[in-house]
Amino acid sequence: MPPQSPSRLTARLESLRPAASTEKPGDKTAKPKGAREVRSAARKEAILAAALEEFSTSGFAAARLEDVAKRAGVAKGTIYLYFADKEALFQDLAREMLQPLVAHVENFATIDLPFPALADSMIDVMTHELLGTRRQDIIRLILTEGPRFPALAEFYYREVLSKIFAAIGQVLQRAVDRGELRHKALIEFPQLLAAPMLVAIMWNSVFGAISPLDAKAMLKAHVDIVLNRGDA
Amino acid sequence: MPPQSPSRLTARLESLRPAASTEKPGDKTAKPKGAREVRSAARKEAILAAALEEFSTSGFAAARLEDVAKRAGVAKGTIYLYFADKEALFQDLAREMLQPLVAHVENFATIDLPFPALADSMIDVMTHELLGTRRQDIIRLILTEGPRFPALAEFYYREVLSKIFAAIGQVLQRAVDRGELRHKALIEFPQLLAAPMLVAIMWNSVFGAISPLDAKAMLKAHVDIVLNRGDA
Amino acid sequence: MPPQSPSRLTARLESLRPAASTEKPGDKTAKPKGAREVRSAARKEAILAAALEEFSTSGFAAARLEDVAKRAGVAKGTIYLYFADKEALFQDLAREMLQPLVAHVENFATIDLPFPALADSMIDVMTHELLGTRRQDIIRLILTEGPRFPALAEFYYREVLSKIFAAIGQVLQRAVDRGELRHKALIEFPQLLAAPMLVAIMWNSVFGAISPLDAKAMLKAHVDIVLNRGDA
Amino acid sequence: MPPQSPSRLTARLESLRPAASTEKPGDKTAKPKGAREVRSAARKEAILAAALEEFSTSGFAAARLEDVAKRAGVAKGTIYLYFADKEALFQDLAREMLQPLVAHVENFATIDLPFPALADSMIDVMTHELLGTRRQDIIRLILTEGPRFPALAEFYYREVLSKIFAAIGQVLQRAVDRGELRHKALIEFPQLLAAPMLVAIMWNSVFGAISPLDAKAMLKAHVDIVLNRGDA
DNA sequence: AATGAATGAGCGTTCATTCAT
DNA sequence: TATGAATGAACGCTCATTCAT
Repeated sequence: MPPQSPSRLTARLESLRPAASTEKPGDKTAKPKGAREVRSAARKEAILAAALEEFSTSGFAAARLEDVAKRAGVAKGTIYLYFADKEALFQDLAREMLQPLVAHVENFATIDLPFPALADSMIDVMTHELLGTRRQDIIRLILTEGPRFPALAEFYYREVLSKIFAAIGQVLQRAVDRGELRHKALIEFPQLLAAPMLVAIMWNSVFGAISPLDAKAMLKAHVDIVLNRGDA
Repeated sequence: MPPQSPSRLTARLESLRPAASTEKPGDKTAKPKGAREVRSAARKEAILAAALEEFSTSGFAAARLEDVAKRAGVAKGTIYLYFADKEALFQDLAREMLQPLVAHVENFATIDLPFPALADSMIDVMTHELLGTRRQDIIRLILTEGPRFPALAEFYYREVLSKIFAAIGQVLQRAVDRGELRHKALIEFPQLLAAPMLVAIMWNSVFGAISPLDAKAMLKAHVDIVLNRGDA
Repeated sequence: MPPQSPSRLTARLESLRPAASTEKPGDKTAKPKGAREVRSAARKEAILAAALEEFSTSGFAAARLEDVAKRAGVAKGTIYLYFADKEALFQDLAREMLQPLVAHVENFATIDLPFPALADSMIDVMTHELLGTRRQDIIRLILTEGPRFPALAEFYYREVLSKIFAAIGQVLQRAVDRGELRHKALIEFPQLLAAPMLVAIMWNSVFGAISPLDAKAMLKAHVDIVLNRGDA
Repeated sequence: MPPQSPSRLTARLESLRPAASTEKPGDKTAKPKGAREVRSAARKEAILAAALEEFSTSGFAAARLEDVAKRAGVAKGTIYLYFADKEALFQDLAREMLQPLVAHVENFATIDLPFPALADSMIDVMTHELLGTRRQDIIRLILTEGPRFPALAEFYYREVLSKIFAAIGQVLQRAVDRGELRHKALIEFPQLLAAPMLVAIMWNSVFGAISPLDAKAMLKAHVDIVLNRGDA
């Protein structure tokens, strides 16, 4: 007997499908944004930033919208001008934060480098774009709250994970074809490639204070193992 | 691949509990328990079992003590006879569930087998004793609620993780010494060995409904990679 | 018997409004209205019409000014340019709608017809001018919200009811004097004459969907009883 | 777009059907009520009484549950031990208050008296059992809130009005058959008989302070008119 | 005059915790 | 011990009202 009804979530999920942005960058007829609109967009960002902070610190259930508002420098009611409810705020936050990540990863599939070089480079990107940024908090939140937000999990799977895995799959296939990679199983289980990343995120959020983890070094070690490199 | 039937889980949970009461019936030094004490201990166990179920399903914040009480077949107030408050119940639960885990793993350090055989055996144990049992839920809960329960995270780190890692460290060191394992880095980052396990746990709780993951196959693939085995 | 189509109602409402502006185009003493003033008056009317609709549908407390504004095609703030607050809007609405009613009824006192003919004619007027129009909603609202708006109740009593009852009193007295009516008590209790009208209004708003009431037939039956007519 | 969903109301309506009371008055096995139960029943009554007061004064929407609680001498949360929500409290209140009224009226159908005597007696009963009691407030509330609570209106129609009208119908039919009553139309429109009652209720709640109405005298006058009595 | 974004007081509802029985 | 009725602080959300533009 979960608190929220699945139907409401499913309904909202529909709205998670990437809306076709009718305003293209080069659109000449687009009127310049008025101060109103700029202010409004800034407020929305402020609320999202505050929500990220509060959700990260307290989790979805324990985060108080009043604190989000206070942190964003707006009144409680203002949140509801931009988001339908607490749940929508959370989902919009996740979408907003993760969308750019996908583009980054998909980019890798197009780069034609030897796999080892590509892997090292991917570690750099992940280290900079994920670890230590707010995005890792979002991923943690999705894993943390996912079981109670099936729609969010589905969105994340559909819009983020499946795309990332598809891109990784291409890269790996190419590497195998070129004889740069022995382990075909990685194509079937791309999770194995991502696992250390996940562990780094969880570790540092849970045990970081007790025993910090050098995530980059660990990721490098992982690549070495996958490539059966180094250490010798 | 639905999570699993509650009855099986409860049965399994029962088998986890005896570890706590080390006294056997014939134990001379133990004063015989009165019916009162037996009943009392049984109640505490019932509450813990119910709490595990509820916390696993709803998370700490959303779990309702009323539901825990109902599931345990006691009154709401009774919980407070055994646990100071909701937080204490959660922490006690985690502690009680984790204690037996350590023994299991430390056991491995004493087994003198070739590393590949040991690794395969470890996968079997993990698959049967962790995946698909309520123990995985406890681990998920610690990762999930850890940031909000520093004391619990510290306890887990000190009493469980550090011991497990120490044991793993011994095993790995021996394997390296014997030339059964190339990658010394694993000794520094035992997390890399555990990562796929963690991913399997999280994946199936978050995305299991969307796209189930064959955890055992993935773990096998991981060992193959670490040992630079197979696939060819 | 669905309430009625909004379009018809709106049209009818329009025809109610002119009563407020007594100045005719050729009125010399009136300074000619600028386009500004005309627009302004039109807006006020639009707001009143929208308010009538919303208050009728939802009651005073549940009616939302945002919905009133939307229906009137103005912004929320605009309402406050014409009315001090929600309560004032409601009271102004009631006053504006009721003013024309009185003239109608007072007219009857001046018609010199035999009472039975007058009564039958009154039923026709009531049926067409009250039942099924938005006027009945205003009356319902006054009865419904009256206890919480003493000032409105007093206004209604003073400006509408007492005048209507005075007019009815004259008619009845004449009928009694002429021997057309036995029951002098009606002069003391004109409510008895109006009661079926009131019941028709309330019935159809509350139970209309369950069991529609043929108001006109009921009113006719009532007159028959009062005049001790028919049926035989 | 009414505030509450009809489905929820319809669902609740099911529960309005008179539950078969399994405990009959003469039930020997019924254990005497403990102090607990007595206190509990008293509390429920206190809450209902307080709710009646608050709903009567403020209407459903404007009544504050905090005030109900305060008036009942309980905490806000206590209300929710006895009633699912504000709406259920309102509906239970209506049911509780009106159920006894029906029995009263149905009783009349069994009394074999000349119609004039019966009518006079009915006025007495109504005057004592309805006018000036809390029950008139309930009836006013049902008429007032009915349009927004279709389930309540339906309940009132089914459980109260239809039964009362059926009983009145029998009485009237007998009166017509015996030649004690001319106006057969009353059988078709029992509302005409009840109309003055309704007017008395509404009048005194809305205009009682401005101009009190002698309800009993008015009802008597109405019976005189129906019977074409008196005045002469 | 007109707008509508912003405000924040207010209320229904939940649930951990207490305590009389 | 055990109960579960009672409590009341807390929080999500609404909406009348304000005010900068």
